[in-house]
Amino acid sequence: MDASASRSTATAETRERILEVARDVLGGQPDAGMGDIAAAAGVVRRTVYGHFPSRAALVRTLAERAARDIVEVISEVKASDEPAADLWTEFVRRLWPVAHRYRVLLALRRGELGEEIHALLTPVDQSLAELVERGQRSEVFARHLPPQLLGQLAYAAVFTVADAGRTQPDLDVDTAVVASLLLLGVPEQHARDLSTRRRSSPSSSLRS
Amino acid sequence: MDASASRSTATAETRERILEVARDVLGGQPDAGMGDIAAAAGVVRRTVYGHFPSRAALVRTLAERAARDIVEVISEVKASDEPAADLWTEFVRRLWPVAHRYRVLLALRRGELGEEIHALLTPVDQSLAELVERGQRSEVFARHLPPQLLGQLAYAAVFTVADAGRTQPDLDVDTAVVASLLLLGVPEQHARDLSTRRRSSPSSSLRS
DNA sequence: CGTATGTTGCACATCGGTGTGCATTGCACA
DNA sequence: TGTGCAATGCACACCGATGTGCAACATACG
Repeated sequence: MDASASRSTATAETRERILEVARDVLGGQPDAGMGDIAAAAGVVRRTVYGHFPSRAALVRTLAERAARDIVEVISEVKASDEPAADLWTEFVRRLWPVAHRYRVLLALRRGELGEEIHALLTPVDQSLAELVERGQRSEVFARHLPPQLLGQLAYAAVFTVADAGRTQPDLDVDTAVVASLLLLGVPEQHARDLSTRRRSSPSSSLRS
Repeated sequence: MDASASRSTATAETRERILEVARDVLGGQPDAGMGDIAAAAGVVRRTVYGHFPSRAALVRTLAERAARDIVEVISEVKASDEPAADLWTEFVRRLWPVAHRYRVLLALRRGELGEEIHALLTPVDQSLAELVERGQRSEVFARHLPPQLLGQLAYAAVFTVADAGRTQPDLDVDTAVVASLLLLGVPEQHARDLSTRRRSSPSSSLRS
């Protein structure tokens, strides 16, 4: 294996670079074609088709990765038994970079492959709702709204903040934390405390 | 003028119907083509081109109407001098049907004509931020976030709720009111009070 | 009835994006 | 030096949507 190592890694790197570039390009222009993506990746259009049989396949791979990453974050956070508010804070903190990278999905859920992507993201919604529900059971999150909707709202807020960061660069994670916590019914002062309280007591189960 | 009244009104009605249908169709499928829109309107594709020179023109007309309606709502609400929280409640109540109709815009801000539409919606954001800022000055809304972002977040919440209503039909205005008020830092109990307190003391300046 | 106007049906040119085939080049490896 | 594989460059066919031209039709109005 060592023999063909550099070759195969080289091709894997190309594939990876195409994916990353596609993620970014589509983030700013969901309608971008294979040509645009290839150009941005410093590659010829034909080469992209060498790694992905179709544009749909490329996008699907992207969506799968996003779903995988988000679900992973949720699962890891869920494993902890901290108070719900801290749990949520931790969740948003770790969701933040993912949301930032995959802001494409916001635009992708509707449009062309909407149905397929929506299906891929369903477990995310589900898992998220459970997280919210746990907070509601422990009397930390308000019960003013059903957990299903609350989950959608909360991470829509996170994505909105991440998206607004394109033009308003002084937006950081704390903003998203506070906004989503407020949505969940956590009093403002408490939410602000949570957002500024940097993880000084890192629970081992939450380290990346 | 009375002479050609029935003819001209008939054509105006056709144009109107196309616009309404396009609004709805695009709401569920932003990529729908002229053919789909025409079919949904019970008209032939060629006829649509008789009323709108291009697809872009049609979409632009739609966006202009949406912007006009929303700005109108904001302006009328602004004219009142009620407390900010009531003002906001009233605003969301009146924004609700508009957001519901024009949920297309959510998907349209990105994609094809994104730039143009974004420009059309800029005065909306501006006017909204002012409304939020007024609330912050009067110590009703929290100052945890800049009014610009807060405005975006708040009405993103309204649109999100409206959008979620497609699959979750038991969502009403009050949900949107509460969610957005929480985002603005209004305590949960107060927000709930505001949402359920039907306008028993209708300020004359707020009647439609 | 004749006229004007909106709508229809169909043909057609155009455009842009997709996906494929194939010969060629460049590079790493044996 | 020769072999293998990824990437290139260009060709092409295909498809779907856009936008246009024009004759035919329906209907309301004078």
